[in-house]
Amino acid sequence: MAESGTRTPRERYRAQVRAEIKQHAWEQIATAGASALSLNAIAKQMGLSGPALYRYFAGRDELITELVRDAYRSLADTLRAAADASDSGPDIDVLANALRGWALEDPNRYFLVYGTPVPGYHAPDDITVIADEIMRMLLDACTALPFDGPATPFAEQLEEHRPWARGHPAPPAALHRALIFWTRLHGVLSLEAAGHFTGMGFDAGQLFAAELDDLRRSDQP
Amino acid sequence: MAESGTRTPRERYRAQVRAEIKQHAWEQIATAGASALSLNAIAKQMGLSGPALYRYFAGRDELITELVRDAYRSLADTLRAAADASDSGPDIDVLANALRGWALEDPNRYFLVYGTPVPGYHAPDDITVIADEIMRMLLDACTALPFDGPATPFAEQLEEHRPWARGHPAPPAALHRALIFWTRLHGVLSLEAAGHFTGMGFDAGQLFAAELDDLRRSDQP
DNA sequence: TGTACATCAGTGAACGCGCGTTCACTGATGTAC
DNA sequence: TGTACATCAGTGAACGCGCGTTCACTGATGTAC
Repeated sequence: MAESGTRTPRERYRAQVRAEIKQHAWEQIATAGASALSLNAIAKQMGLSGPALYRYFAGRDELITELVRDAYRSLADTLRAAADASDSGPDIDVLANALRGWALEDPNRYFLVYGTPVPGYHAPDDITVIADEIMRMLLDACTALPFDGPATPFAEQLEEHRPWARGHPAPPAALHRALIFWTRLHGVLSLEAAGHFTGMGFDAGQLFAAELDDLRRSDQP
Repeated sequence: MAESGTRTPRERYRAQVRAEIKQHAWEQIATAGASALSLNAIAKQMGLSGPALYRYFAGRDELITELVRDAYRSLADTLRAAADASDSGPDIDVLANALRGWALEDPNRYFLVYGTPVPGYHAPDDITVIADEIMRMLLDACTALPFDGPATPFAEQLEEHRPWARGHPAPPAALHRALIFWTRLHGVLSLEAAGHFTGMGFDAGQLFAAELDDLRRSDQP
């Protein structure tokens, strides 16, 4: 509810129009996917002429970059809010269900981040900051899990090259568990969101839950 | 090496040009993704005028449909060839490694089938025939795996609604295992092919292998 | 409070491009007698 | 074997469209004195 950092009326107006442009962009993406995003179409929807948008974004690429950043931010915030609302501390169930909710709420937003790369577009570097934030939550949750299995060769390899953990003190088994948390859940989510389970007659949500159950096994992995 | 079913020279020529069009289409897809596929660009590459392609395909959609079908066919053939070449019978390692090879050989072909759905395009029904063929190989391999764990609720649910198994006699545990084989490996592959592991400093191949190892556990759900 | 000036949002016209697709046509290849 | 006809691959022009982006401009909003 806090006023945003902008001060002058003009700055507030700018921020508002920028936000409105992004909102129409998201509606367009939700409908037809990211590759269909068109500046002219957004302008038309807003009752503006095409070139007007160039007051707010340097071009299509900058808009997409902003959208990708916002999507990452939205996921990170969703995960953090879910973790904060839970009283069970950092918990993989809480994170997993928040991830699932976020993904299915707007599948095309999910695909923008984790789907087929947009051809010719490359994500800006500062997104790694948000990705690190997400990974940190995940590592916290995985560190909190009990573990009494044997060390695995892959976990040892992770221990050797752990720059991606960015200094997080998670033990090797937790590193491994965080990775498979990520890949297994995305495996279910991406196939589900792409419609590859339709007509197969089982409940993807239960498959997701079963995978989550399995990730809790203390002899993992 | 067998001559294709076509007889007359004209028919053979037609088939050859169609194949050549598809090949250029694949090159285009491999380079810039499926959304960048353009009939006119293909024609130009072949030294033809745009409308010439309409002798061979009713339009862009029909070409994409054909490409999707061929991609599925190519995956099914790759898996079958790998299974046939192996002397260990239906084996999940063989299938998994063939899948991985196929996916990384041409990531955009992989994405055409398992990635973000192409906006506005819907796959034809006859593709389910090939999908079933793939699922059958997978179920064979999973049925051959030892299993001594407890029955899981999800496996029981699968047993109730097993129309997707298309009459395959796999026991519930094998149904469950086939599904997680599919989702877990796609989880690694799709994130890897989309470049989400770059810069994290570990070997995605080893993660894939570790997941495959885990799928062999006989107490697998 | 009023005037002079600077800032900036938005417009309309234009550029160049590539797209999918249609149409009437030419010229070569095949078929029937 | 030769002639008359049908089939069909490929062309070039055209249609209508939407795209991203530039440019010179108008008119409103803010700022300085």
